[in-house]
Amino acid sequence: MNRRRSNPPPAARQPAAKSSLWASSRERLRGRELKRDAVVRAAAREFNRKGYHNTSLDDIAARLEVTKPTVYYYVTSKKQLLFQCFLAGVEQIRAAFRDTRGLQVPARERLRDVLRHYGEAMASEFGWCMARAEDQDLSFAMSRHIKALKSEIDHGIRRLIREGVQDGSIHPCDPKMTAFALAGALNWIAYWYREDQSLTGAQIAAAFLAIFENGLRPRGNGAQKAARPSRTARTARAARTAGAATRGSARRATAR
Amino acid sequence: MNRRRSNPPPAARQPAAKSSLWASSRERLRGRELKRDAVVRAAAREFNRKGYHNTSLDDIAARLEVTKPTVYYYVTSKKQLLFQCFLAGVEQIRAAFRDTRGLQVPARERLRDVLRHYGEAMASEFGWCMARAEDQDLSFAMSRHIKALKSEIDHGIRRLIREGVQDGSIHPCDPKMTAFALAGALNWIAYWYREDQSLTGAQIAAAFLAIFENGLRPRGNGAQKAARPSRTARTARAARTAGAATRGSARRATAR
DNA sequence: TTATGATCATACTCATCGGTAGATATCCTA
DNA sequence: TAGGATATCTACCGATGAGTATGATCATAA
Repeated sequence: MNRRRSNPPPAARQPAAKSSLWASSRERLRGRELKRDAVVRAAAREFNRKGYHNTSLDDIAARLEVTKPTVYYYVTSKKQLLFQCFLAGVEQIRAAFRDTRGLQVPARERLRDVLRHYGEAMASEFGWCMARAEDQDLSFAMSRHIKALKSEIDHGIRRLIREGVQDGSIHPCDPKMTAFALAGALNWIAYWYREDQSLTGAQIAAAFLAIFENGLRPRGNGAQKAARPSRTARTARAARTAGAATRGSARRATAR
Repeated sequence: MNRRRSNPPPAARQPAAKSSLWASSRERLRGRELKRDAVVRAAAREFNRKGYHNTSLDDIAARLEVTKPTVYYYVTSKKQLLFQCFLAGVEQIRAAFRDTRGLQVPARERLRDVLRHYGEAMASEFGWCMARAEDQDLSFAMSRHIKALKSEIDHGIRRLIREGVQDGSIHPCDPKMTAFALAGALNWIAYWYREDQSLTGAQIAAAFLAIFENGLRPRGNGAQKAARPSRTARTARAARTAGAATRGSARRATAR
């Protein structure tokens, strides 16, 4: 609630002060394009920290040490800001697809390449916007555009999976569900990465891919060990499954 | 923006009309507890549809065919409503852990049980609140409470993984990363399930578990087929990797 | 030096929405 | 049937924040 700045920012008092971050980088930021990108990046970082609705345009402006109308000079609306953040992030993933397009490699390796870049994009500053932004916050046209891009990526992954199953590099599976599982695990990076940055995006992606490729079930070198079906377990499960999972609803919690 | 009801709701004009859903179900809704649960459920459904910030308390009230002060009669704040939704959902998952606690089965099977209930919970009406709710929208105490519960679940999964590696039912892996990958894939159900309900939550969870257990790499019956390391691919990748992934940023998009 | 367009700040408008005050109706009980 | 407790409504407040009207300032060219 009291997240607004309490006193006026000391910088940006006299217009175009040379000490301001905004002004000092002015030499490098030639033209509107570059400044606009700076606005979008600042917005992405704020959204990442506090979420879309808890970030005001004053916050973004303050981050750049300018005022709100300046932001509006480069961007038409808050919606559009979020939209631009999304596009910037998703473009990284699309580039990964383009790069692997013509490669003469088993599909599983192409998939691995794509997913590694996917994971890195999710750990980037635009990860939040790609994964967590709600399309109800956008205009209809933007929402449609984003859905199309997401669908393109989804179907790209499914296609790679199908090709992998065909060329024998991927274990037979349902491409749709597998794509959901893969994308879900990677998208989720955007949720926890900011809190646990002990690994780089590339390292996380590599670790995830190892997990997905190996699977949980042990890979015996020839002989499958462990993993006995365990008939007792199955019956015990069946007995329990009946009335669980809709029991309590944890009423009357104490936290305020 | 114009999502508010434009004309006053025809029902609930004369107070406690017997035709209102709220009033007609009054016989069944004995006591505050049950009504309170109804409020929480209605909130969960609205949050699920439109997100937390795009749902007003008037919306929730309208859904129940009552007015806003009535909602406040059962709940102290919007924050608390979200908090309650979260608790209701997470309790399903905790129940799953409790149920498998004492089972004398390989850990991979216990993990499977837990994750199946986890997936079902994510496909439930509380899935959105568990997965997508932002803790910036809660009070500090609530946020801390929720973090503790999430951490409990996370560490429960890690523990099952560790046990599985020890008893040989799970392929050796990093428990932390594996838990992240599993939870991520399942949490993501809350994002797409409402748009694609062709499967039940249980079916999705089962499909995911098959994927996770098998892994992408083909499981030869003894002999590994395919999956040649392909040295040419590796070098080709290395060459590309250098300058990719931070290229374009998709400026000047057209959608409004 | 001065005109002009680009850039940015001050100071506002206005709609939305969380939350509340106070009145009212209903129901149960003595 | 009086009276208190319960449950709900009408009508309002106040804060927040997106977006804008207007004017000042700066760089550049004539």
